[in-house]
Amino acid sequence: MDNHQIANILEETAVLLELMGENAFKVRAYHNAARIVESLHDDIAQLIERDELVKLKGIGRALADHIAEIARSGSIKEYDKLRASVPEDVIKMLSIPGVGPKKTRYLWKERGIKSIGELEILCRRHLLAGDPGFGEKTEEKILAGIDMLKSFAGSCRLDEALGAALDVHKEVSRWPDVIRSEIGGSIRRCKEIIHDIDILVSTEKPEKIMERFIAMPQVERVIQHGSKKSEVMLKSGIQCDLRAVSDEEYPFALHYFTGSKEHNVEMRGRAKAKGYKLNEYGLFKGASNKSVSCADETALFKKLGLEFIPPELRENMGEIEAAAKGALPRLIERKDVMGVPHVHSTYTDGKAGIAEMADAASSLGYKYIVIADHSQAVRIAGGMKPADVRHQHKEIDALNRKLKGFRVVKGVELDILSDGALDFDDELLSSFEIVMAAIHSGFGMPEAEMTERIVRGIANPFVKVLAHPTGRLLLTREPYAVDLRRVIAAAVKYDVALEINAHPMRLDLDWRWCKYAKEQGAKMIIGPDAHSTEEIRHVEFGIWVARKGWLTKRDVLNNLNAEDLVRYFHKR
DNA sequence: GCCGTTTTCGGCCCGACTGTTTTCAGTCG
Repeated sequence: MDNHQIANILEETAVLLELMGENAFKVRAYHNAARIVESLHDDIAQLIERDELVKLKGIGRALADHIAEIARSGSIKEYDKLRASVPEDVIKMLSIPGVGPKKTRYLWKERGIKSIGELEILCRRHLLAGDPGFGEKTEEKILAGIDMLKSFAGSCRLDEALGAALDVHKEVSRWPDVIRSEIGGSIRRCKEIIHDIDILVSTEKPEKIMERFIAMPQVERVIQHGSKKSEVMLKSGIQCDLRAVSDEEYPFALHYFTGSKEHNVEMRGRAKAKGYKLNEYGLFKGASNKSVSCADETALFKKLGLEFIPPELRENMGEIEAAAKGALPRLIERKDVMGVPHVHSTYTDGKAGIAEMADAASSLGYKYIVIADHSQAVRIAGGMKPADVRHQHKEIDALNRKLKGFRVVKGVELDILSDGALDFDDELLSSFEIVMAAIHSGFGMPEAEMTERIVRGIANPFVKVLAHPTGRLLLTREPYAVDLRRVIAAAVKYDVALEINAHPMRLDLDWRWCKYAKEQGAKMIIGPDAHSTEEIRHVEFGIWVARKGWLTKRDVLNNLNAEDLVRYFHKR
């Protein structure tokens, strides 16, 4: 059992307990434990061995024993019992928006409904209205929720959500009654997957703002409409929430609506311990509830004895403790990024020529690109044969003689074949300045075999970067099974950098692994995987991932100029 | 089930909106 599987059992136990009407705080303890185990990078077997699980905040004696039992036997009694008593499809009813544990339990126990299908039929025939807590509106709401489940998974990629959010926010920010406004929520925290768009405004006329919001042409359907908060479904299929507060309340509201939920819970707990009450409207001192004014988020953090915590870090993954000690890292910024690795051209599946890509990168202020077209094994992308490589290198040499203050570096996205051998021989590899190795086939391999394949591939001294280390495509393809701890250890041993592939479809290496990789001594490098001039901008998604992964300028090799980068890679 | 410069018992973040109520429970974030 790996951490992910253990976390799944804890999470499911939490859901089942909730459904059975268990104490809400016990339920939370299980949810919490699942989250802790999921984000744990240490070998859980060792923690169990040394009985060190109880040292983790949120894991006590009982949960530590449960986790040990799951790791040993694959399950716990409590879970098996719950699992046996609740039909599989009943659990699925919880995924309908507006249907929570209480309603699900009632429908199942009192009405004998065991699936979403049965529930839908009952609502269509209006057989539910009249039951306690259920009326006509509830039936409509459930049907709308079921429709939504059928049509739309309820989540989208960061780049898609960001596009829609900017589109709405651009207009909202221009309305005359809006004083300050910002996109908050998981977009501001740069999560790779977004469930809804949160926009916050400060204003003296919240009702007017709400009216205007629900009447926007982007709106498909109004979900909620109140005086301070409204929720709509956009035509793009993404939910968008708008909250309005006064300008004095704005910093507190911005912090609150940026989240994460877990970060907020921790912050409120901290406020309480210091004799304050914290909510989205302010910070209130003592029994008198005297409000403490803060001009911005920085002031709010300061009042609670914390340095400013960048939004990307607000996941309750140790950022509050670090901020209390003044030990937050100085995160990498756009200005620290000198150049752009992992750029494709028309030599393989890119849409633009090398000169055009160089020009586009230069106009964004970057000092170099690393051309990294596919090697021959990737037939579908028109991978380069050795002759193509020699031709490309001549073109790059000629281009570099012409360019002033900008350089094109000779690189390749080299396939690691299924047995771990490389797609080009060493002689050809020696003609590149930077070799980025990657997996593009045989994704279904067992974990041990895949790990061995990658480790063998990056052990070749010509390989300098491991590109998109897990091969995931967000919301489309799961990462291949691989022991990342071993891969990271090998990358450190062989001095190979891990790519943070900044294509918003990938964002791979995942931010959750960046901090661990850094602690192990690994270096990261941001590559946009650009197949067109527009996609060079993907670098910025990579910077966000790096920031979210606690990385500083020093951890990310893009801070070097072209000469130093090539020199860095060839010193070993 | 967890946790402790208020505590080993009694708390556990807090508010908006909706729908079904006649003062509030459920859901959501």
